[in-house]
Amino acid sequence: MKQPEDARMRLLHAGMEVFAEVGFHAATTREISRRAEVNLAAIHYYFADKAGLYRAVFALPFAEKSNVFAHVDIESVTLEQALSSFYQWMLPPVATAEEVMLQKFMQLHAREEADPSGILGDALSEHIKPNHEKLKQLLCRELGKIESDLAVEQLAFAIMGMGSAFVHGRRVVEVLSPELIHGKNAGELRLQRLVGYAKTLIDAERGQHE
Amino acid sequence: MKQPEDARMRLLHAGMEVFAEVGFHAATTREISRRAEVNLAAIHYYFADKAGLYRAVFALPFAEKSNVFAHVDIESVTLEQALSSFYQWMLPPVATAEEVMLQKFMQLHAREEADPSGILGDALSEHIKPNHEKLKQLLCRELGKIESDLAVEQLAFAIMGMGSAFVHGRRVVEVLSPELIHGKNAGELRLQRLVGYAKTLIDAERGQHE
DNA sequence: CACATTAAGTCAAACGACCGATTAAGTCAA
DNA sequence: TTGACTTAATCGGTCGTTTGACTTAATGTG
Repeated sequence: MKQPEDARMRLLHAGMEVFAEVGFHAATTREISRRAEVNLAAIHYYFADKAGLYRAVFALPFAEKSNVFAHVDIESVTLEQALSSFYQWMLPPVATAEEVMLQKFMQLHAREEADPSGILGDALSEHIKPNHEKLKQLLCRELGKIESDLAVEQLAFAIMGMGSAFVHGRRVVEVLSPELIHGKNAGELRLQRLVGYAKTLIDAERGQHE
Repeated sequence: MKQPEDARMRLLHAGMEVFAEVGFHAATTREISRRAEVNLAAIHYYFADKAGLYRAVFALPFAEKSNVFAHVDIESVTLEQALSSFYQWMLPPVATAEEVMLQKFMQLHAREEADPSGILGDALSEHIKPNHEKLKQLLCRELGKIESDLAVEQLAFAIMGMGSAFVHGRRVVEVLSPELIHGKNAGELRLQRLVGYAKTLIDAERGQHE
């Protein structure tokens, strides 16, 4: 008999892949159990139901581990360092097998953000909210504001939006400008440019309020 | 008996709504025919099958009508005017009933871009491509370049990404910063800021190459 | 003009396939 | 012996699609 945890972990990994690829509703328990090479009923044995598997996938400790921006102390880093961490959180690099799983995890999050399954409630906006609040905090520091206003709010989304072009719009980028994804040092160059753009927007906003 | 075209048009409109809300695969022919108040078999009578209805929805003449950026002559407008048209194309205003249908249409496109159904092939990247090429053309004009390079490519996606924060990320914006969507003159202010951000990025890029 | 025929449109019912979930039975290490 | 794990089979529900029957409008004919 195989390791008992083996089947459970294989279901979680297969679940992550299938849910990330097609979303909760289009994912089938048969496809997940096929990929995991585990009997269909095992999903119900370990997770009660399909929704339970979905929640368990989200509870995997990827978010914690990859959230480099969460671990940054806003008061003691440069703007560039903070922005770099922010975009590394949004767009983790992909090289090792674990990083591939991390990317699936982020893809799953992006999908749930853009098109909520209804299984998690608003828990996922809560996933973004801490880093979004922290980004606004950073912008307030840079702009000399006590608290955020609508300009800070929209600037925060503009900064996030530039990164999400490679999350939600990744397929379009791959079709229209594949070099941005697959070129030499593409990840590094992409990150540098994103950080540069964000700094430029922040500098311009600062200029308008001086 | 009702107007024969009535049932067909009602199926197209109901199809647009349901496909925009949940995507091709999660949409059911029963839900669509329910909303259209038409018999289920009528979908097959008019469109052959579910995929045929989906294609017919995409063939509705909304894209043509709303593509203000496509009608702009790059050689004879200011940068601000061009950018304004670009973001008006990405984020059409929503006031009349027709504009509500247009927004559903854009939402449907955004969904198909981010998560292709497989029904349309690459036809949808083709929908974006002309405006994306035109945006690059505009950037080349502004930056004094004969043709686009990777910097122009990524700048184009950054500009698109800031807008798509209100398309793919709209739910997140509504949760975290509802004033950006629902505040007084929110659409106008949003558009102005997006155009301002885009100009700032372009000016900065021009500065780096002078 | 009346009637027959045809075409277009609509409907309820049913089909085979697939879904998530359940169950009884079997295996095996502790 | 027992609890954990695994399995094949099965269930009721829903899916997209098909079909034969019915209704109504349009057309043809004497």
